[in-house]
Amino acid sequence: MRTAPTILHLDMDAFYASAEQASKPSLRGKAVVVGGLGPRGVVATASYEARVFGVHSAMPMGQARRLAPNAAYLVPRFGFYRSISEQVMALLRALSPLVEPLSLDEAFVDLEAGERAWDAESARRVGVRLRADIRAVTGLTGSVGLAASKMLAKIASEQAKPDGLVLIQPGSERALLGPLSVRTLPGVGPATGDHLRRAGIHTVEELAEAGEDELVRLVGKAHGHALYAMALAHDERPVVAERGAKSVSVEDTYDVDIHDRLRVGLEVQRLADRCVRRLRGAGLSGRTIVLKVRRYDFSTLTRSETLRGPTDDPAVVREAAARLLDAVDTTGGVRLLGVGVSGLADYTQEDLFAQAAGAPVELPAEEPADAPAEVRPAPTERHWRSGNDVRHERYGHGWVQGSGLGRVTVRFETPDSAPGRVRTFRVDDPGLEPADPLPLVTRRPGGPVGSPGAGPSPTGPADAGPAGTAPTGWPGGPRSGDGGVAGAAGPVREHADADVSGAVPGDPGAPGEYRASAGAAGARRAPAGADGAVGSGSARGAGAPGQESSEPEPASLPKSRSGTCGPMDTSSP
DNA sequence: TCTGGGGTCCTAGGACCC
DNA sequence: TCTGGGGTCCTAGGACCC
Repeated sequence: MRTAPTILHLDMDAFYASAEQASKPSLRGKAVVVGGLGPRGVVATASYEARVFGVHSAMPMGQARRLAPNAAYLVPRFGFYRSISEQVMALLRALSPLVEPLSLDEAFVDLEAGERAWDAESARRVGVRLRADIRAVTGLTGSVGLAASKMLAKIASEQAKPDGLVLIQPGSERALLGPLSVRTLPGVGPATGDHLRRAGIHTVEELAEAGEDELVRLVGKAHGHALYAMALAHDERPVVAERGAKSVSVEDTYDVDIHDRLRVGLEVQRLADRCVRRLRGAGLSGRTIVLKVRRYDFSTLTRSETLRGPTDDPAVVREAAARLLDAVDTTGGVRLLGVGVSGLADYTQEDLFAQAAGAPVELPAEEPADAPAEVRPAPTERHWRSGNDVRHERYGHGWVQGSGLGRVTVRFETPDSAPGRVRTFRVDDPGLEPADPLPLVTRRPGGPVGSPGAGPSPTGPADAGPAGTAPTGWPGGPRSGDGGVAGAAGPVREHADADVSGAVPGDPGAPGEYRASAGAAGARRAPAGADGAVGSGSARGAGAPGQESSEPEPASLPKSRSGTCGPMDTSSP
């Protein structure tokens, strides 16, 4: 294992929820829950304000609504998050060729490979500057862990949350790990945790004391060896860039169980097409087709079939999936169906045959999102999804706060505006149209293109030009208006980095405005006066079409299955 | 209002081959 | 002709992660 803490782990704080708060000024400092809004939805991310109520990832949405009835509930906008993620990953790649993304909001970086750091001090400097650059470029905060191994860097970033940096000094690893719960270790989930607990093993120290043979006996060969190594803080896994995909899959959970066998078959065909579309989009083909069925009682089964050669032919995948379905009993109903392809290759033998035979390989078009207006179905509540951006010919840019009863409620605000007003329209209002998200950080007018409005980091942007990294995937380019994102403007502070080595996890005593209140820990504070924009929260019906709410507070709409935003929180901190 | 969607890795049994 | 021992592939399920 290396002797310097030069493996960096970055984890963005409450990423989806923070991105929504940065995009929507009226949500800053408030409980925000991002996830599926249907009857079977779960929480993807809860803002720190929502976590105060006990809301957390993977929790059923119904439970979240009971715990935090006044939170704002939004559907995830992955395209938006991906564009932010690309900006962050570009900053990381400027540090090292060895960047290993784990998800949209998380990655390992080998700083030694990038010759950016060789000891604790240089590593810490890189981490401090990275956090500043991330905030300058995206307006969001991320937590950084630095250590001599991937496992410890990840544990460090977890301890740094939110909005902090923790460096684990080489030599202190075992002392630091010892008292921690076994559940802290990556790979120890509920099942393994219970298993170990029943064997009297609660802490990492007890794991090490149990010995390797005992652990292998308890949890199996691979897991046992891995667990013992982790308990001794041994982790030699290298940071690996470019890990090719091993499978591609799509699945849908239905709001209501499907009983009709015919309908089940049709859904499987649709999923097969969607899966192939994704496969082709990635330039891949695969040999093994997998069908997944979750029954009414939540029991899940998979059936798979391996072809003689890889394919990306929708007809071939459809037929295989249909054959697999034939062998499955669906009486009682199914709640989820999925189709996947594994055994991936980046060429396809069957395609060569198909081309040789002159057989066209066609895929039905996806939903006609880009179809001309006259072909598109008329807008309905479902068309205006909670949280999505819209533009009104008269009122400008805003986002859907809720819809129902033929009306859609829009809050007109932009990332760099004050919290905005709410107006209600008919769902088929001709002046209203869907819009792309706006950049979270505004460019200074007249400034160099790509210069962050929030100002440069104390040490300036990293050499490869993070500040020169234009936001990808956003239309519009430079926009007028000065100042950065509210709360991110002004000098970038590094207060949270003060508690570097040997930091106390989640030390609330760290000075600085971002930890000013426990409830808002890590959340960017709304600008002064924002609080005044939120009124009594009295439940108001949607106004008449086109009518402006008399108060800037959100109007409350009746719940509808199209996903209404509840009245926005007035009770959260 | 009880449980998403996209992945990874491991285990274990049987087939099959040498 | 009473019976081995690997290795690899396929299939099914489960734990875990974000």
